[in-house]
Amino acid sequence: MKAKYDFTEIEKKWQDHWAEVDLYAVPDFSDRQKYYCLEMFPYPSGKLHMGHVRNYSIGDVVARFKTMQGRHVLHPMGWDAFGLPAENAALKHGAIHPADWTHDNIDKMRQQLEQLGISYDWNREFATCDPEYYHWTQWLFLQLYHRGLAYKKMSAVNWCPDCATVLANEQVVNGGCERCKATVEKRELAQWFFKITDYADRLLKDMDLLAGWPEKVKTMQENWIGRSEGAEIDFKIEGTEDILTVYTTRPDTVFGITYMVLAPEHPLVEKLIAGSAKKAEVRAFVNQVKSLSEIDRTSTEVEKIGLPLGVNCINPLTGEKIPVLIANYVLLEYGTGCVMGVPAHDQRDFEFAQKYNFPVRVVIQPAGAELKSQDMQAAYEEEGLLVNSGKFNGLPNEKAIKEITAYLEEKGQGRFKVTYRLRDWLISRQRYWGAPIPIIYCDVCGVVPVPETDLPVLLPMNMAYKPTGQSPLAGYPDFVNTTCPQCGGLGKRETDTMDTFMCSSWYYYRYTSPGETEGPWDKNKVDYWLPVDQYIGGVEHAILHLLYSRFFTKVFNDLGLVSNQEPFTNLLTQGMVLKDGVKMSKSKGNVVSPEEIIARYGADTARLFILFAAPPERDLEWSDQGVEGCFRFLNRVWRLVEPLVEVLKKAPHRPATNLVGINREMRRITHKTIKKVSEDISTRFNFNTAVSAIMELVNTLYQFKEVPESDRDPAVLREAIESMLLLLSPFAPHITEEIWAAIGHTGSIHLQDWPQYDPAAIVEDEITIVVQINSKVRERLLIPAGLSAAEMQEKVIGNAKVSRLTEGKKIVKVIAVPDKLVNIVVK
RNA sequence: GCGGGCGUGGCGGAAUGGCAGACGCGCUGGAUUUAGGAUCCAGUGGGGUAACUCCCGUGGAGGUUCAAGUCCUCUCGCCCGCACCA
Repeated sequence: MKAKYDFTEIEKKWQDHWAEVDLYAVPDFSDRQKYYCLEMFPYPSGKLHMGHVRNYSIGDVVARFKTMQGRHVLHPMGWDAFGLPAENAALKHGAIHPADWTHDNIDKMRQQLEQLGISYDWNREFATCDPEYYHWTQWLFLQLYHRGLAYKKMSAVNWCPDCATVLANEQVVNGGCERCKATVEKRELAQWFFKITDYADRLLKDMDLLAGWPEKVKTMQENWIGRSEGAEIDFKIEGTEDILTVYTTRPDTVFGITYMVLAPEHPLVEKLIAGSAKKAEVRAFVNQVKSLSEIDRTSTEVEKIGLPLGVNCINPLTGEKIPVLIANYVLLEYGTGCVMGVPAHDQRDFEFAQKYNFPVRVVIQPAGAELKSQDMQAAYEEEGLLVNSGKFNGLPNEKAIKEITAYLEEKGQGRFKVTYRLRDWLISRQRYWGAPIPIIYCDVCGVVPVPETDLPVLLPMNMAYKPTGQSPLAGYPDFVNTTCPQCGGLGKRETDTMDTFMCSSWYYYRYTSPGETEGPWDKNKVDYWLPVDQYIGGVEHAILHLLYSRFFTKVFNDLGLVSNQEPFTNLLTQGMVLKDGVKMSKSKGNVVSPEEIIARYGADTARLFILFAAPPERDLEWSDQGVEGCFRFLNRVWRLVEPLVEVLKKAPHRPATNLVGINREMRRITHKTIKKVSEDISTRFNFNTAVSAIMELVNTLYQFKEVPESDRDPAVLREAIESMLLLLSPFAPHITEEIWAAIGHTGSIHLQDWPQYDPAAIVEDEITIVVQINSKVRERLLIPAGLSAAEMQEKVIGNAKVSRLTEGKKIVKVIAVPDKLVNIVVK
């Protein structure tokens, strides 16, 4: 062993060695219990950032720990390789093809991951842009298509003018594009959708199976799905046969309706104003509202504006005429695009009614007080009994919801209805660098899916790409023109590509059988490995990626392709890496590059710091001095062992169990540390406290090292140092491997068994307990361990100082907690 | 507005209802060194004291308990997610 810790040499040496012997290769099956540890695969931007380092360091500790504990661990890595940046780079640099750009970046990032020393089985690597992969992305699309879960429709879609493509609902953030922040516009386009709404209820219900997910993520998904129960109610339009259907969660307030509002885009609007004098005015209003951006349209700040259509509808319960208007705040996409106005019992309706002078009619009375509509300052939205509601008067409103719905159902004028906020998933993208949607349009046969045997539909590689608003592929006749698989006539290919979230919604199945050519995966292997035992990634994927993956898994399960109901059993969402209190970003100029840190201190230091500085779920504040501290610690470990190498090589393996004095104490601390580190890693993922426990063990070892050799049991020393190395090895794999070899071992430290603690070794003979008088610490006593409460009391009461302090006072009560404390309450 | 999270030394952070501040950083003093760096040892929440002993202290106010950072009620501040969803 060299005197100095030369991390550059050591890390390179072992990384090469591990690659050479393929140390982390995982057989497909084993008798050992499986464990699938997965980190979210990255988009190959070409550069690893600290967020990646954190994500993959956490995963690596888990994978190495589980491996050492005897599990058969799958720990793979790949690339989410389709997407806009490649195309944008190609546009910018002109000469470079998105494929080349992507593959260059993958090579760079793979190298950076190897430099970090992460234990991936690289034999299972793939990129989603590989034809061997997107072949099966397309195949899966076809399975959804055949099942009626993929469909095309004209739709007002979110259009990002900068990216020149449409976005899924989930990709619109505060009315802007999730990627480039540009204000999203609405456009009418024919687009492909997946019917995720068919699975809304299952996605909601099966959250019961996700006990290992953070509450926060589940809540976010719940809100996103947004299930609500209510009723649809049909209103006849006065003087016509047209029906206006509203959705409401409050059918108990139907007797309180005083107006009715449609979304401006509602299909009935044009019909209702036909021949009316208001036609021009209404159209102008509709156009004005339509021109608003999503942000302005949905902002709660914007004033509610309504415009009467000059038509009435008939309340099916009262027969009353109710004025119908359109207003900017009603959304066509939710419910039926039509809202009933009940000013007395809905705050928004109340405010709107004040402005437009609609009557307020109380139909729910709270217990105890009497509401008078003319005195109301706000809507009454709480519980109460029905009034002014005909035969339903006197019913508690909760009950009235059911009864009124049932009554309407009987009359054929309404029905119970569940509505979701969740919309179908829009997957068409007007871009080049994605998986082509495997569909052919034929004048004779219509929409024809590409036969499975013709897959993959390959992306043409020799073409230029410009975002024109049309798919770039549309400009390539060689791609577009084809023959219809059904009639053999002329066919034209779909030129949109798939949302990249489609590619990332099934990649974790592919790792089990990356070379599979007969299907997307080998079911035996998937059934063996899935579900993923531990998934680790950023919380920013709480909705999009995680919800889509759950949806796919349920579809795959229905198709008999997989046996699991959910893809990820346990989810860990790691916090952000901050510098100076804010997220690292180029614009803030506070980015610390992993490459620099590795060059300066080595991967082991980088990993150790990032795991030590904060618990994984919390945000982590970067500290150069903290990094320095971890570097010092590894140097300390090195210098601890270096002079002892020869002693250790000669030392017996197992210490005796009948040790005394300092040797016994050393062994006790060793085993206590094994216990603590094992528990911190396995039960709580508290890597920071695990590392601090190892640091304490090293501090103790420094003292033990100073004990004269004649008094020091070499077996105890050996056990302590070897345990310390084993415990540290998941965190700092290189230095521990080097030292492990230096003290005479031939096999890799990473293939060793995780140390077991000996409960007998942890037991202490004597314990310092705290003596409290009236709950204040007044004395500490060294007493034999394991005394009963009564024995402890006896010892404490007999103590000279205690009797002095309690002299002349009356002992009211004595509480004794074994091996901890005695509290004497006196008066 | 709704939902979730977080408030502990100079800093990052520890504490199954049982000695608040483990571990690390920083700082102070000492050893070593020509010097610096590195290393090693000791100290380091605030206040008071000659000293032991003492008092105060986990955003704030109450409460439960022999005992509260931890449990309960109210409140303030910050962060995140959703937000006219009928």
